[in-house]
Amino acid sequence: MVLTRDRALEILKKKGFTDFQIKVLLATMRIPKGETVTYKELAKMIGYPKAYRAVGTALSINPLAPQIPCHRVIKSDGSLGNYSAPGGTRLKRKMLMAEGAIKK
DNA sequence: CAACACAAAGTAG
DNA sequence: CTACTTTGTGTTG
Repeated sequence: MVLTRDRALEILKKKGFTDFQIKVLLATMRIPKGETVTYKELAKMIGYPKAYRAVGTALSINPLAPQIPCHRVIKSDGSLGNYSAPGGTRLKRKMLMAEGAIKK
């Protein structure tokens, strides 16, 4: 069962998330495999170009972690940034390398 | 009010 | 140019 965009929206809304949060998560789940996006780019996509800090907070409470590739979101200078999900930043780097999203 | 999965500009050397 | 400090932004505790 693949989580569609509409389905995710329904769940997030039900959880009581704010519009900002919902936009962030939706934007994150549409990141193509093997590609990375910076927090800033993501923030810009959803219409809050300066709220990149809030974007990180949003991903940290990501209720659909397995379905939303939040590990594809990195810092603008190429660093991985943090990763609250199980495995931590260490696993994040590993997954990105496996997808070929980062060099080495 | 303070803190946070960040970033860009300012200050100091 | 490199390193450290401060400010901005939206949500959460």
